[in-house]
Amino acid sequence: MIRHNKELFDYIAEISRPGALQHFTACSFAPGAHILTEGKKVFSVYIIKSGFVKCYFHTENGGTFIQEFFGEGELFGEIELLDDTASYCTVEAIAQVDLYKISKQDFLLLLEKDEKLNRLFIKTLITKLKYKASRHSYNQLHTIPEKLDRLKSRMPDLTEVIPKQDIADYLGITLRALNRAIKGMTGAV
Amino acid sequence: MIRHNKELFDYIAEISRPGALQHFTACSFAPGAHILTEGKKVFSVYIIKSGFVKCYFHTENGGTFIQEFFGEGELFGEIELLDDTASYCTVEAIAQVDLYKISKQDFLLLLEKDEKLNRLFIKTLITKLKYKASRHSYNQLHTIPEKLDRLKSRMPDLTEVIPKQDIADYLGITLRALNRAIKGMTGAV
DNA sequence: GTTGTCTATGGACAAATGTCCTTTTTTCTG
DNA sequence: CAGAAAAAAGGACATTTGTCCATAGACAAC
Repeated sequence: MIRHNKELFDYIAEISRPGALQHFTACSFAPGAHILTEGKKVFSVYIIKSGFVKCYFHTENGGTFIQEFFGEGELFGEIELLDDTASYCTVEAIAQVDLYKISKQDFLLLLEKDEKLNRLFIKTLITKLKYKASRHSYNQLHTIPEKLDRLKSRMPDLTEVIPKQDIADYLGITLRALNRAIKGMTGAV
Repeated sequence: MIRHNKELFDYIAEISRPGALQHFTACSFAPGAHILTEGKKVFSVYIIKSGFVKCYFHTENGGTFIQEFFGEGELFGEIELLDDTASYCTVEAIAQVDLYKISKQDFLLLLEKDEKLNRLFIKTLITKLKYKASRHSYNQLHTIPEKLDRLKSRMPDLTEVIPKQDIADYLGITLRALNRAIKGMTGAV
């Protein structure tokens, strides 16, 4: 459920170390802080050094949809890399977060110059695509208890780390339905 | 609902014309033919020259999920570009389909040599990501009639082109529910 | 024409999920 | 510590959606 990208993490750590070309800057956010805001322009691409964030947006009918939880090595802001469109989601720090930040222009230049980064970036996009596809289909074709089971098996401490409302938004269900499902799981007579 | 990619289409047409470097081969499939099959290895990347395909897979509980309908200029097979994993979905011709085909190795070389293609490819991946995110959230947070309305407004001749069962699978609902929703739309007293 | 297969349509009922509210528990703040 | 605010839990009911049929039309094969 919380996405990671070790390969990208290691490589960014390597090329951003002191003494190397300094395209990246470091920045930190406290829990609850908004790193990107839906509807506002994006000027940089970010890679997570530590901590984790939730990425979500609101729909016209008042709902909230959680795109993803991102942890170490995950990248965001890339959707707006190639044009001037505003961010389509809000990225909010959950735990204390440290980030690598790089301007869109610099990142584009790096993609041209650094073949390995280029490859890693493409790989990252493909992995995101694949993950989204499997999540989307799973959510559509399974019942709430099944979805919960899957989540629990992938992240047993789920409910201690992430608020119930967020879990519900992630699964695209109501809080009521989530509670019912949790009760059903443990409450076998 | 049927995805297109004019920019990529134009560029591939340009670099694959007779006389240019011949990395691409042409191939055609009749309606109903399987271009890729879930679980089987993928050796090439494909770009659609004409016609359209459906891209779907089966879940362990017997359901079918339609990833996408692809038309002119859309690319597929790219998910398996960087590793040896088997195709995670089946790509089936709906109308007669003509394709550009290029081996994974050649495509990777081209991505290194041809900066413009590299950029276009990244753009294609980003566009797919964005589209998937919006589709996923819309499907999760809206009722069946709302989803149908949206589809109808984007593609009025929908039901004449695509079988009802496919539409239902695309929306992640049952055929019964689809019929009910259609009836509800037109059958206002 | 007859049979068989596929698609479309919809009735009747069951099950899943959402809506609306109330109560309890936890966390935060002064 | 008191009080307010947020998160968790769940009752009762309405609505939506799925399941399981049954029927009817279109088309192909023989």
